[in-house]
Amino acid sequence: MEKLNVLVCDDDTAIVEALEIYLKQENYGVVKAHTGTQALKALSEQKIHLVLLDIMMPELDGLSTTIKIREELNIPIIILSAKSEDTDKITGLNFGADDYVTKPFNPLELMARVKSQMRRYTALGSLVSKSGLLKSGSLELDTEAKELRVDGEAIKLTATEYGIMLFLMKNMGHVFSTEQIYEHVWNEPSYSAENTVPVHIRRIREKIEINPREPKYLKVVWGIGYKIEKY
Amino acid sequence: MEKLNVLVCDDDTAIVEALEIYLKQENYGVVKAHTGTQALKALSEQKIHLVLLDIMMPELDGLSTTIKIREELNIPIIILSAKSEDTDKITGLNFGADDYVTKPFNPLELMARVKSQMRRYTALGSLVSKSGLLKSGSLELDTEAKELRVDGEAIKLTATEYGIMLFLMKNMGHVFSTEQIYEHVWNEPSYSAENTVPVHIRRIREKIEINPREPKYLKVVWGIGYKIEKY
DNA sequence: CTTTAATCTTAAGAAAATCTTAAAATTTTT
DNA sequence: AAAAATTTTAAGATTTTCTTAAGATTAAAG
Repeated sequence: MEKLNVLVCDDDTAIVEALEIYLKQENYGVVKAHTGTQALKALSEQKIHLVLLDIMMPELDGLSTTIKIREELNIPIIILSAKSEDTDKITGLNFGADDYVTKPFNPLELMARVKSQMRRYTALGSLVSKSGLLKSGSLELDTEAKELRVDGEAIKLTATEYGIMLFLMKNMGHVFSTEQIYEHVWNEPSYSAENTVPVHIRRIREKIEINPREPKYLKVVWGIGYKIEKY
Repeated sequence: MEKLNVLVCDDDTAIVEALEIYLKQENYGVVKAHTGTQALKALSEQKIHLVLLDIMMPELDGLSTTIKIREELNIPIIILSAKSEDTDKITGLNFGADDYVTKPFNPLELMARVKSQMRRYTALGSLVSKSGLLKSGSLELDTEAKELRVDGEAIKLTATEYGIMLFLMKNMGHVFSTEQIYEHVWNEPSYSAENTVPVHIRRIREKIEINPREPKYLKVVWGIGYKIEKY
């Protein structure tokens, strides 16, 4: 069973770290952020299954962040806040949050709520990104059908190949080292310097590139890593 | 659009009736119960989409009821209670409730929470659909007659087979894991790695595919799941 | 310009994971 | 009680994944 990742976003470092401890105890992966912008970036780069979001943050506040997340993703969001007035609760929930906990909170209660949301989440498998289509030129990744299309033609990918393409296409143009690719796609903390990522890269190239020797989409950056070229 | 039904269960008649008014305003169908036993009975007899459950009830209390419901169904449960101690909250959520609201509550907040749970529930459009015809090429699922047709020819499906086809065809083109299929079609919270979904898939293929070895409609995506191909 | 070291590409085969299928056991319905 | 439907079990087929290792390419140094 794959690990479930929780994104914790709060400008108060102490809270983030405390939550990290509790979440890790429950065997969740933890991704930390301190601003709404950071949170959105993390969401686009990594597979996140639930978001714990502070409402009072500098830069981009929690509610705006919630709205932005909802435009893209359908994952559970639990709002954390010092405000406890009813009106705020309603606002949070109606903006697309799934639950609302007021500070100071009992960490165990929060864990119970996380678990509750995760149960629903894994049950419905709603880990589906809404748009469903990631594009670069005539390269399209359909996250619903879990297939890749080149010039409209469907190409079968294996689960790992799909995972790599999903990661790279979500972050189109950004170069990632083999270690980074491995850690994100396999969702494991380390990569023991094996050759498995390059092998998968080659496989994908064979499937999607006209001439795998001179890749048009899946490019290497010598000494650094791989990326999907933006078109 | 089919109406979504809420089961309200509280021994306090006044509360049930108040909630009924609010829920009807939001266009939910309301089913009333005053004991846990009545609630269970209602659940087995009618299509209920969410449960509001008082924790302090004579006969069969709210938590025990929650457990019993969870053994059978995977619908959202919101616990209502006068107790507001943390320990109770935790207990409620861990027993399978999805949310917890303490009395006295603001009805608007409760409505927001109901809406929030319903949003998740209906996210995949998994249960609500206008009865009619779902089509993919020469494959037609008639949800009124509850029958499947291939090239106009009616094919008999068993209840389970029909359920699987309904789910997959409602979400045509979308790939689902066996776990997801199981949880949706059986409406149960977990699927303990058994083989029953693949067996049903095979049965369906035998009935609808010309060559079950090379399915045209019910396709596998290796390592990920199954889907109905869009035509 | 040549050499060297680092990095990437490619191939092939072994191991692991996943899917298919058949048949028997169980449960439910008729 | 019989029939039908569903679930479990388990073996075989297939596909995918990983590892190894050799060859090719690139960047940098002499």
